[in-house]
Amino acid sequence: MSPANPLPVLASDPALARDTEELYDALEDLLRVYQFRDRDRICCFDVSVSQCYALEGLVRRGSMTLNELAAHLYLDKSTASRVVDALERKAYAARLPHPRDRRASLLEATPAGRELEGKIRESILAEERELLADFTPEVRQAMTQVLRRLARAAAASVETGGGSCCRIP
Amino acid sequence: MSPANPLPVLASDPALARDTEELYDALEDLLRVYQFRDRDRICCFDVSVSQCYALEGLVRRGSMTLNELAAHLYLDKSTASRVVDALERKAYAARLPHPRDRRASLLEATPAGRELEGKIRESILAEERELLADFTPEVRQAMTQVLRRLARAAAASVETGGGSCCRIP
DNA sequence: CAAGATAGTTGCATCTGCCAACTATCTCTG
DNA sequence: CAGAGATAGTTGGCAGATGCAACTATCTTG
Repeated sequence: MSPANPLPVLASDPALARDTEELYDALEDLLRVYQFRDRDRICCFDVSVSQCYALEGLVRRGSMTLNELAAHLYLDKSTASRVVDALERKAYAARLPHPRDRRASLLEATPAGRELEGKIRESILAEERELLADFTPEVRQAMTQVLRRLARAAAASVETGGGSCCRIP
Repeated sequence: MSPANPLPVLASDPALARDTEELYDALEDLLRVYQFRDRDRICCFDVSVSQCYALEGLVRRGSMTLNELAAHLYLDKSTASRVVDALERKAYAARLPHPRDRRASLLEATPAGRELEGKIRESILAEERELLADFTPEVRQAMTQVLRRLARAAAASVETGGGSCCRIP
């Protein structure tokens, strides 16, 4: 923890430290609000948060098996199964027989599911477009990169952590 | 809003539209992973997600009443009350008598609570600092600004929406 | 001081998520 | 090719989180 050190050099950059704190606080605020907003979305769009993520996954990544969906959502496969149950009941998704594996099924969004996903997506995009308009394209793209890295890093630490507790001491 | 135009002008900027989509996807991924990571944090740090947010609020914003905390967390006051119950049971927070209102109490983080919050915060900051180090200060700060705006916009639509359903058609 | 507002708690129903047990199917090895 | 072991998905059961409504205690206002 000093001059010739094994720790990231960056720890000693005060501007970086400050920027990180500010970003962390902003991100945390956003998470809190979004978690509320997402709870709220349930009654607005007739799907719950997980159902919404699942639908989004099926629409934007295409058909996948239940296990793949569970991994995408960071949910237990049993939970994912019930999420799909709900989407199927509402006719937003369907379980098709898997062509090569009779144990598995292929999950697919129905046309109604696609339409709903489009509506939800557009309602959010419209809001965000306005907020981004003030920034230059360079900055906008860099921001996306930052978010992707944060997501990738978090995903990695989740995976190497064995999917569960406790990689943080 | 703008000159002779009820619609956002920006809707017609294709580069903005594309950047927004990309940022949205990245943000959504991040939220999904973080929600998992946060669920996971429970067993690592002996607090649930809401408990963690509540503790963070008490440490970083100082003492507040239950109603204020509930508003901060976007939770019903009954839920907030139970969150505080849990923090109190674990001795991370305390309910002090309110000096001017005997109905109310002032919530405060205990020294143990402060310490825990510091540990959690630092463990996350350390990770994020490394990821941010590659970006210029301009990008880092722009990122923070965007997140803040997103949070503010979402909070506003939550509030004007009456705290519940359904301001989004 | 009485009426109405407000702070917080508690009971209740619901939802979400995890784990473990189970069935059906696949895959690999001898 | 038979059987052992791995894998996909479902279901039952449990713990925790959350909102709503009812309730108590207290404040505020006319």
